[in-house]
Amino acid sequence: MAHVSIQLPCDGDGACMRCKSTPPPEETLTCTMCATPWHVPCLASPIESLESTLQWHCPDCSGDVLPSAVAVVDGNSSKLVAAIKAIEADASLTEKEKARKKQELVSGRAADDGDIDKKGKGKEVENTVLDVLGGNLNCSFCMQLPERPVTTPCGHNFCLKCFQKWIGQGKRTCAKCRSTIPTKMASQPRINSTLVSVIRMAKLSNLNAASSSQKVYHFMHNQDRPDKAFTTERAKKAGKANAASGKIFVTTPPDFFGPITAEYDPTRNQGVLVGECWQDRLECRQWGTHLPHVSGIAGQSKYGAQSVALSGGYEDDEDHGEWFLYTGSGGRDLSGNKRTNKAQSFDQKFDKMNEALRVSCKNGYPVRVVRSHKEKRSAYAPAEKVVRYDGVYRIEKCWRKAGKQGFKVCRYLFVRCDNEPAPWTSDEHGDRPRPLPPIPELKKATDVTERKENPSWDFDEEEGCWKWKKPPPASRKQVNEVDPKDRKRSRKAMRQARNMSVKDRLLKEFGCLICRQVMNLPVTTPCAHNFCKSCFEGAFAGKSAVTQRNRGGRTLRTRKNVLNCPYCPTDVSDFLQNLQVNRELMDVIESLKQKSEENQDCPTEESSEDQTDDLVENSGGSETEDTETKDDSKPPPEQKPKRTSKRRKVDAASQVAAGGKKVSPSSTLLVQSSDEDVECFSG
DNA sequence: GGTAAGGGAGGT
DNA sequence: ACCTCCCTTACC
Repeated sequence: MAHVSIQLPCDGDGACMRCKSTPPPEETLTCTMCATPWHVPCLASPIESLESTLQWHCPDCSGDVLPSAVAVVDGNSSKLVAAIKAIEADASLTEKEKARKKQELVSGRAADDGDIDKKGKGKEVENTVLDVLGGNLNCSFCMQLPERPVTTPCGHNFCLKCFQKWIGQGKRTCAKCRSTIPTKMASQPRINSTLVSVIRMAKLSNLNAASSSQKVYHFMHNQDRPDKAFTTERAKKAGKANAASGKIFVTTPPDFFGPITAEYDPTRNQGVLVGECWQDRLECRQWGTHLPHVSGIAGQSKYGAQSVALSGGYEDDEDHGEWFLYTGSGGRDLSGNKRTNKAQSFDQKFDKMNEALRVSCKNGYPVRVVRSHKEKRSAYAPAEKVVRYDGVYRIEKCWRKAGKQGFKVCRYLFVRCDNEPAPWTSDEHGDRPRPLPPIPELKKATDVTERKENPSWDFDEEEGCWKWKKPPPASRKQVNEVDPKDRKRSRKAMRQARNMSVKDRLLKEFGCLICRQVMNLPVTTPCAHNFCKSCFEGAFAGKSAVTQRNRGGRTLRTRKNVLNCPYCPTDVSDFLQNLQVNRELMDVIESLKQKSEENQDCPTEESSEDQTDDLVENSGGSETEDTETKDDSKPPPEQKPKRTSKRRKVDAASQVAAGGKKVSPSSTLLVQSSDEDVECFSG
């Protein structure tokens, strides 16, 4: 290879990796795309080229096709280039401030494709949000707050789209620090839901803090779930494999369409919120969101379909978040004991559940959608081992086509139409009517059904929200009755959520998945889970990533151990080897902590109580339980150690119900994971 | 009542 | 990650 073609940037300490010198600021140029500094004299391409473009792209990025970044400009740009250089050279500015100033200079920056409605006010909103987040979290590609953020193991945050474009160009190193991106992260990036909610809440806090206090977003846990699925006497296996359903908590009839609102939720009086998560399909069922615990479609062939689950069962499914292509059920031989047979053996027809979906399509009914972690090919599936409610969609069209396996499958185009923003977007508002995406496969489709009449569920331009334009179909089933005793539950939690200040909630969103407190030195795993560095390391205390093997006095090659993420079964041994703090996240947490402390001088009674409960449990020395559990390298069983005996009784009861295993959502997972870890090491 | 259904656990 | 078993639920 010709020597001159080797191009290297400056390393983390600012030293040029080519000439090994540490150049002065005026001799370095920072790529506007990947934010990597380069030593100008060591660049192969002539310096004059800088004068022709407003935004300089480093050799790594210059081959790129990002339409937003390759803004072609007029010849009057040399002043701007000079101004950019001046910013670069300004020692009084931090790197973040430099990036922001440069961004301001380049104010005519092209927008990302789509979503026109947010562009008008976009700039203003982004700027106020920047005040809160300090620009710390900005995507290094587009320099905006990450849209659908993903986090690399080296702790850098990017938009999903920007990241995927980068990967699409064959890049396998972090655009910011050049660390290697693991293959799995490259092929299956998962959205970092912690960042999503933080950004959205920051936006809300700037727009109207008052009205936002009514909204509570659940991204991780559906706390306070007293009744659990149980194992009958007939069932020989413990756990939920053969479990019968627990109590249904909502009062909606089983054939109820649309979002489940507070009036149907006597226990919590909040309804089922977008982003709410359950441990499994049985729990999801208990909140009336998707009733069948096995089937992917809930519906009746002559009445319509109320909900669907995306859980990776059909390879033809295609998920784009706000819209997706769904495959009908059937066409597989599941006779005998088979529960999973990926092989199609006959054509699907528009009957049974598939017909139910078609009825919902024709009438424009809202269909609730849940996504399961088992859907592996979608970036929009939850990263945690949960089932998540993502809001209502309409089926705009359906048709049949030959599936990947040759047999005909029923296909449905789902488009989101919910008044709440989706769990992966930081938008402050829900959906607006959007044009239908182009569907190439429609060319080969047969039996195409399009809605002819006006949809029952539609967007009201005057009110600016989705609503029933025609009365919803009358229920043909009995309304579910709920024990009045259950109504008292969780009132306190609701009160707390309402009274918490926006900043407190921002902080709460930064909770470590192990200690449940605001993260200290946050790390983000490739599977998009966030922990304190110490908690994360503690979870693997005494375990090594490799096993030394000896046989007959000679040392064999070391064997790599599997170390599972404390929250999901993903192997994080490589990540653990080179643990990188998510500094961008850490900076935000620090500044929020500071602001929160400044406001501590005059807290209300309620909010200070909330704080004690939710946030600052680990700041005092009294909570020895935490340290003990950490030393055991086992995460605490439940995030609220000081609970009343009432809560403990509930937990004990549920343990019996589930065959002796702890079943509260987070804790089960954590306990299971650590068990698995032990398995891995013994084997 | 027959039977399909994107479940879950345990073993390999 | 795959296979196998066992069990519940609700449509028709």
